[in-house]
Amino acid sequence: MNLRAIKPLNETQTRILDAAEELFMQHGFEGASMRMLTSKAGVNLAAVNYHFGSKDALIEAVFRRRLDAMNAQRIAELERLEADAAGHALTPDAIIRAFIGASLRMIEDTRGGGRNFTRLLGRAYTEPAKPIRQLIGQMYAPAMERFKAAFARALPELPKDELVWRMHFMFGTLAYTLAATDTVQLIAGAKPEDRYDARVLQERLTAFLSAGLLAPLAGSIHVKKAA
Amino acid sequence: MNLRAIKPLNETQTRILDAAEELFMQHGFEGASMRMLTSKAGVNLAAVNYHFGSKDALIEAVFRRRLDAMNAQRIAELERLEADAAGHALTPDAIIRAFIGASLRMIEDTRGGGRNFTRLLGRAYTEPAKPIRQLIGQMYAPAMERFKAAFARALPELPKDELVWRMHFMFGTLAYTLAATDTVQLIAGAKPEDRYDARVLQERLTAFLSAGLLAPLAGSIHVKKAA
DNA sequence: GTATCATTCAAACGTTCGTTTGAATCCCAC
DNA sequence: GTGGGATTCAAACGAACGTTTGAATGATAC
Repeated sequence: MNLRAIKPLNETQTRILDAAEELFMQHGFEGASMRMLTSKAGVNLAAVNYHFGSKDALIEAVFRRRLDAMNAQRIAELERLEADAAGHALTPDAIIRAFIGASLRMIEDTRGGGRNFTRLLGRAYTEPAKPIRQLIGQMYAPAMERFKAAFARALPELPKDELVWRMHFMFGTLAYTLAATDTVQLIAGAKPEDRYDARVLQERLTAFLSAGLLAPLAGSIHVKKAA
Repeated sequence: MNLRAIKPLNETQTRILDAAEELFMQHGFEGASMRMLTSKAGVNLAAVNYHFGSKDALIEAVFRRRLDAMNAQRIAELERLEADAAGHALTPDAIIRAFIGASLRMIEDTRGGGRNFTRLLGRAYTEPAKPIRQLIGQMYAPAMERFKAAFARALPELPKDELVWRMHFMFGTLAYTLAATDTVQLIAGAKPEDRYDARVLQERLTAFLSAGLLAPLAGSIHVKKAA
């Protein structure tokens, strides 16, 4: 008997998950009540507890529906790159694209709840509730290990602890960009029309992150930069 | 009669703000209840409503106590740099230090609630509740305008919309780093002992962000990078 | 048609939430 | 010491929360 067996979802469950995805994103996990949620989904109030067990279990299900597949996609993309490279080192640029690609592809999914989920996910990294952070952390763990190893091979001269920090920064940039897109606009002047153009966003993010990853080490001998 | 007049705080108000800062950081704004809050502060349940009016007003007071001063510090530091430069352009590096310095100085304040506040602030950028985001946005607005202008002068060749995005990324990195420090550790291997060493963190952040800001434009002629 | 199981439904459960109340207490000018 | 405004206090308010219940309904197999 497989725990975590993936049962096919019926329509009620799907409707609940879709509504939850959107309302959790708009109001937070505590701010979105069971009554808001079930009425948006068009199901009875008791349906969540019947189908998922509890509100907390629903939160977990919302993440589980998409996040595992997303990280599997990341790993698959990375392995494809490594196979193509046939032993040669990958460029940091390519690894970054493999990592952020899954997120950006999802942000373009407006019909399904992909965009809602992406923004919800961006928020979850800084979620105060411990169980949620732990859940996210354990769902990310395998992909993180693989990408850390890939970056370490691509940047052999970068000390390990510096790499960990730079991945941390990279992750933060991605998380914030996903979460804040079209919600916070601290910096006035961003054009709304290309906010969701994943291609443009991918280029901008990759350029920024790749430069950050390759930055000369502070305090060490400075690598010559282009004039 | 000045609205927003800054009245000196009595001890009860200070105790409430300190407790709120810590509990909002640990449990979020909705997760921290008035009863938790007042009992941690050692004051009567009704004290919050008496002194601040409502829970929402308390949240605003928590931010107002420190954030305005923090952004004023940022602007003052920037103006000092500009005065010293006597008309010459500032380096992006120096502008970045002026911006993140205020945050990092505050994170070292463990006696006062500075560290709590810093982490709370990192969370607030992705807070779902609209009034909170608006409040944060308007408190940041003046500093953002000044820094945008400063970066624009320091990077005259960078298109304005690209600059806005790169500031967005920069802001995200800082927010996430502040919020996630010692809470989320998605990437295993970070040494806990230097997590709060603001000096080391400042060097790491500055190196990463400055490289990101100076990144060659994607899709344009590639600037030669160091081998 | 009837038995059996899964699902839906309206209603209610007990708890906790933010806020309000009115009396008690403190503090200080006079 | 006495009056009066500021503050604290215990208690209660109505509303909203997540969850549970038991009956009603639906679907499926015989």
